[in-house]
Amino acid sequence: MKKLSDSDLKKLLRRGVSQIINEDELVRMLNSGRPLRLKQGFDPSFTDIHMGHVVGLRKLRQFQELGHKVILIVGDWTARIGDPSGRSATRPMLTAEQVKFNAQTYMDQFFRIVDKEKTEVRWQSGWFEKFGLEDVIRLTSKFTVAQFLAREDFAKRYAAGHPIAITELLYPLLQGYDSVVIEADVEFGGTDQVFNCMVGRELQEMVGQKPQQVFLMPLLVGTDGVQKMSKSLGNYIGVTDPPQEMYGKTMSINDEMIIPYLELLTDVPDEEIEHYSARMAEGKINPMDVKKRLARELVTDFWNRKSAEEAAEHFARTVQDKEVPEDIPELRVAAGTNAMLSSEITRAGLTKSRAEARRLIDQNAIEINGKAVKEDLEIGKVDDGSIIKVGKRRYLKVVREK
RNA sequence: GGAGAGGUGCCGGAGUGGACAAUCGGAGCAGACUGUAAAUCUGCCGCCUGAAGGCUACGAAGGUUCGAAUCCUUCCCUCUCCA
Repeated sequence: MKKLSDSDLKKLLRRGVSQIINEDELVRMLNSGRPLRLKQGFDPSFTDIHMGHVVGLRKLRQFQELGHKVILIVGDWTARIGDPSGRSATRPMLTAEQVKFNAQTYMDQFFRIVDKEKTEVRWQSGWFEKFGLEDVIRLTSKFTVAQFLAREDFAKRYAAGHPIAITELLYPLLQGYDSVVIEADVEFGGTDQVFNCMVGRELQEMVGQKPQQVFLMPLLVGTDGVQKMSKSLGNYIGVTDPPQEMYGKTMSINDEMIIPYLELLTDVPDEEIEHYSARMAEGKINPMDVKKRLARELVTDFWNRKSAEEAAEHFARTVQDKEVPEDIPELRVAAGTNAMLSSEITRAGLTKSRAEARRLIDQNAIEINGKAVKEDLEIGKVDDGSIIKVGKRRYLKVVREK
């Protein structure tokens, strides 16, 4: 075990951390020299890991680097219930096959960040498969409805007259029981997980285990700048997004989000971040440049330095200088055709319908070789090799067939 | 078992016989501007048609009507409360 310095501790317990229960105890445990069992659960009802999850996964890796062990729990049972955390609607239940497939996809991404060698994967079904009604009753009898209604999400929904499925009440119990089974020392989660993690603590205590410490991390705001990052809202940057896309999505975040992203998603040193923050506030540095730095960091982390540079270059060329990208799909035009431009670009998938294509023409959003198209025309009249630009970043190259 | 609320476009959510392809907000797209694919402003935002126009659409199926998202009937589904 590595001995912790003050700066190690600061990085570990301050940056990108929302709350620690109980911090003093956690510090004692970290200094005890014993490898800790870090619990991280996930719900395989979704498959894509995005930057919102990365905040926590990076933290896990930091702990691993200090010699601790991650216990990754595949929530194949809780996934069938659907966790209501943070949202006010229940999720659909999944079939066993879907869960299995999702879990694999998830893990492939998970281990891009977390060290696989220092991780133990456990499936909930390993213990819940054998659970009988008697066990369920024993587990549920330890809590009261009032305790559960204390959870903010439930309280709100109840007050608003929105439904709460009974199975949802089971969710925290199952998650908490996981902690008992794997004898977790620390559970990790977003701030929306407080309640569930606390149930784990209580259950552990009831069976005579030392209650786990709870490590809560802030929820990352999505690219829309308003709501938390989530796939269903479409405001996410996925860890498997190709370099150009990852770079581009990052460049589209609000200026206000640059600093939080740097703090939560990169290893850029605190001093540097503070410097950026101050300079931006004074207007002495262009936020765009800081954002580029952020985008570059992310692409480097998830791909590599070379891809990051290429993505940066691509961005500068196509977005800033509005240059035509290198690889443009071809639009094959049959000889003697009298098809219209609007229908051809629709066929090529650049627009959803001819109506949309026409609208874009009206909006001066379609260009051929840099000149705005004023009205729909026959594709046959367009020269071979012409570049058709639709909107900001959709292109086609005309290739006439003989 | 009883009482009640509701199912509308990608999402949220108005509309309760004609003026409804359907207010508004969000998302998305575009244009302008810019410091960026930020922010802001403006416009567009079912499909077909060059267009006049047509078609499809408000849980489903029928019906009333010159005309229905709106009224009636049946059915399906969701939720809340009381017991």
